[in-house]
Amino acid sequence: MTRRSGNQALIDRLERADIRPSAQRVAIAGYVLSTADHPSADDVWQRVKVDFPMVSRATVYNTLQLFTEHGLLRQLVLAEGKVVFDPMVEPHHHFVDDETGAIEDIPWSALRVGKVDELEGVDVREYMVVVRGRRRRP
Amino acid sequence: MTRRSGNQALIDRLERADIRPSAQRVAIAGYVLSTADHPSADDVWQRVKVDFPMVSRATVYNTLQLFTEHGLLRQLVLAEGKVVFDPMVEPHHHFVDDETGAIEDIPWSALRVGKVDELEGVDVREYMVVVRGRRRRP
DNA sequence: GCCGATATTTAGACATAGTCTAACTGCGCC
DNA sequence: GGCGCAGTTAGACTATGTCTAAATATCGGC
Repeated sequence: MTRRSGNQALIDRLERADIRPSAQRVAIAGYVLSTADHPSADDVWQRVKVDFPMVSRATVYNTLQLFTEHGLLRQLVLAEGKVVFDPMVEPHHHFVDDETGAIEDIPWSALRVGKVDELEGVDVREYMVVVRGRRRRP
Repeated sequence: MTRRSGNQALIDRLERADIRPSAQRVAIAGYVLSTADHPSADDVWQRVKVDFPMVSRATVYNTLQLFTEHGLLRQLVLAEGKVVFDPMVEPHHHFVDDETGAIEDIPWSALRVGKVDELEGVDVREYMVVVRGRRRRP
């Protein structure tokens, strides 16, 4: 049914990425490949454990690493003391809320960055703007 | 002599920042307020311990926090799993070397960021471009 | 269906980074 | 010199990330 066909899409996605779709990996993918929360590894673990109590912390760490290596996730350094994961692998910027710690995506075209190509002595792999401040509340 | 007058400048700087210039704080300031290394707290501790073996880890953490709160340092999230410290408190960008982990300052004017003020629903406190890649070797 | 090989997961030890606090030390004031 | 307060120390504790032996799961051949 819908749940199974939902998993089938994930299974297909993992197989296309050359990843064997074990039940644990599908469960992890089900959350982390569709969230805009930019969770840490332990956030992902806490979340997946709800529906998959036996999943181990090492499996979650290993799986997130695997997804990153296979291009399904990006690993970002935006929060103090931890890395966070982002399923949006295309270039974009980020806003980090000083108050809540929440991380939000900013579309690539919303900001313009000039002269990166003029930086000397470096081969640029990626760049992004990190904006910090506070979300306005109504 | 030169060493003492060097310390006197630091002592003056700390006093101007409303910070009592204990020997430990002067030693920490001597390194962290003049380095371009963007060290972590433990990096600072290892470094200061060379000349000040008794300095404790808690003192270093507390002092870095104090310097940050008093505007002498900036605390940045650029390295995985740790915060780093930067004495250059004026706005600038950063380059992070994928290979070595080294962090380098990029002058504010070297890159241009457009349309930050057009971001909706947020009060921006600061922003910067983070460039990742590799330093070219000759 | 069984077996062997390989992949994956588990459980938990271990390392590093960051925080917290009781006890101790240093400093300035009276 | 004593007192009150600031600062430091030593180390316990928590959070994050890594590693690995042992166990489990999967797959292909027979």
